[in-house]
Amino acid sequence: MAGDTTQIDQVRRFNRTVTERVGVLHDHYLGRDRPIGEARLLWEIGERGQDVRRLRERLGLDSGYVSRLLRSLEAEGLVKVEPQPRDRRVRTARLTAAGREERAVLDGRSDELAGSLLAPLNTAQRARLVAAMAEVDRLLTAATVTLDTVDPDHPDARHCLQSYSAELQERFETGFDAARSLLPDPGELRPPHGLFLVARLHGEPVGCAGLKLPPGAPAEVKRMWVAPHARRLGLGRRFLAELEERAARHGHDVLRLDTNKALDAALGLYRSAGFQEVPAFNDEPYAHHWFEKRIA
Amino acid sequence: MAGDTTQIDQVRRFNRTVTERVGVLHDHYLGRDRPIGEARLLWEIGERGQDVRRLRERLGLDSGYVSRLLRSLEAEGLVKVEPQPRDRRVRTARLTAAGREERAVLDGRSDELAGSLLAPLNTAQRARLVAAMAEVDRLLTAATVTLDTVDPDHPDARHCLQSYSAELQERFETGFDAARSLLPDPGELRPPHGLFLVARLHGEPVGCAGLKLPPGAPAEVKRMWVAPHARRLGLGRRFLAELEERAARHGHDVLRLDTNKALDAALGLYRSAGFQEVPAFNDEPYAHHWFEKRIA
DNA sequence: GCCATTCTCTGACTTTAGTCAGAGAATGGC
DNA sequence: GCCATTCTCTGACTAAAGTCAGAGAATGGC
Repeated sequence: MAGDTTQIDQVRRFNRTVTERVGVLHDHYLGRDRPIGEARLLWEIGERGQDVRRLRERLGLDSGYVSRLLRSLEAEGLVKVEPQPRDRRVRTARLTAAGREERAVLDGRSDELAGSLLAPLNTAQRARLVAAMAEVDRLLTAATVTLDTVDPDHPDARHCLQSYSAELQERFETGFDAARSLLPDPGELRPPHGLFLVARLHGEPVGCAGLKLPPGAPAEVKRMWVAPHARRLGLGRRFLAELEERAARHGHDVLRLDTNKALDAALGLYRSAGFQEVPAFNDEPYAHHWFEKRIA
Repeated sequence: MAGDTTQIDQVRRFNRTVTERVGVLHDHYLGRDRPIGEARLLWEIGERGQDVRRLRERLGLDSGYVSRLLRSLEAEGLVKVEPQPRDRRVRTARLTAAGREERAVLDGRSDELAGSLLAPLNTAQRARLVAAMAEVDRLLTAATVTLDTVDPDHPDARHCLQSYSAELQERFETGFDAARSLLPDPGELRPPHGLFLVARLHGEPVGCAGLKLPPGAPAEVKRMWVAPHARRLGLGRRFLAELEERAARHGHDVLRLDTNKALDAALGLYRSAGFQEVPAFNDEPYAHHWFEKRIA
């Protein structure tokens, strides 16, 4: 539980208005001549097809139920379900031509619904509504992101670390060669020497951050990265806050890090998060700036 | 259909995020051990009880269905349904002590849900989210208001006109006596001499505006009023735009009105809506300012 | 090659949600 | 007092939504 009473009340008023106005209309528009279960499924399969297990996950439905829905869509000729060549247990649902058409109809209705929300408003109000919606959307998305401790060898961690390297390679003037950098070996980022966090949005890894906890020395942030499509959600700041707290919990009273001048957003973040620039405390060849912050 | 493609897309993204995050959680929280139909009904009955017909209306449900839900709540001892003394066909549902308790549980869960949306965010993000929600709430509410032409004798029109008089009475330094004012007699505000609009929110009248259409003379706005709880929704502006259009449609090219200096919000509205202050064109005793606008 | 595991499907269910056609009690207008 | 209307309820439905316990095919690790 969080937020003061006024905030809670406002959120509740919002929930009420929005479920009434958007929720009800949504079902009404989407499911005009088709059960909404089927409609949602049709939608979720998408242009490029989707594995059945993924559909189940995304929609949070029982496996038997999804199977039945798929068969009914198949019977209508909208969908084809086939085993994946790589793993024949997994099956992939794909839209047929008719299915694509049907989905386009749903798409049109979604536009209609959106239009009907805007229609009674004048130009200025529309602009304000859309801007406020974007803000709500962004922040609710931010609130959906989870941070979990994982082993640096976990597939999600690997995915993030690879993206991290690839991005540095692209952004640093000099390119980036992991072998030349002081990147800690994974052992340093798992207990008891450290830890590794992965941020996930709807189960997808969208960022990571490592923490070194050397006994008797300052804790150190390593390999912090946020996926491009998950930026502007305050995730960097959240990583820092989380790492700070964990470092303090492990008895450290200083947190430090180094970074490259090309990462201007990161530089701004560190400064505004209370880090002070300090002289180089290591000889990381890719670093131009060193920061530290007193914690706890 | 309204709004350009970018706007429509943003609204759709918003709908998606919100139905996922709020909608799903909403049902989850609310209906933990009770069908959401019952939960919604329990909620809608409220502390003070509600007529069955009203419940039906508010929730948009079939009469048989509501009846059945009520009986199941009655069987659980949460609700008591009794005929109204004034009209024994109408029955009123009231919460029992147990029902009140149960409703408090739902209330707590709504708070929990709201809290869970805010919890992962930091203070600054929370403030921004809540502000954006308030804005969305306000504008969606504004978009829900309907404007209908009604006869000035319609109960909803009467209700608004009475509130209008009562408010002027309170706000004018001199008080307000309808008999001394140049208020048109109702005949002037019905076709063919004019028309009368009522704004409704969820069926409740929340504002009104009359239009005089004297042949060969400027059209005139009369008795425009918006209920206090429906202000800040841009309703005044919407009334003006609607009346302007209707006046133009009836062949008028000037729209005018008079107003009292105590109504400062109205003065600002007229100015920003393109009305120019002009010399007195009538001898309305309660007016301090006269405006007109060229239309069409 | 065996075995535990993963993934999807089927059959047999239950519960919700909601509709429709009256029936029966009250009421209001005449 | 009669009659049309209003309001709620009951019985008899249907359809959607979802659960649960296996069965059967593939796969991966050993």
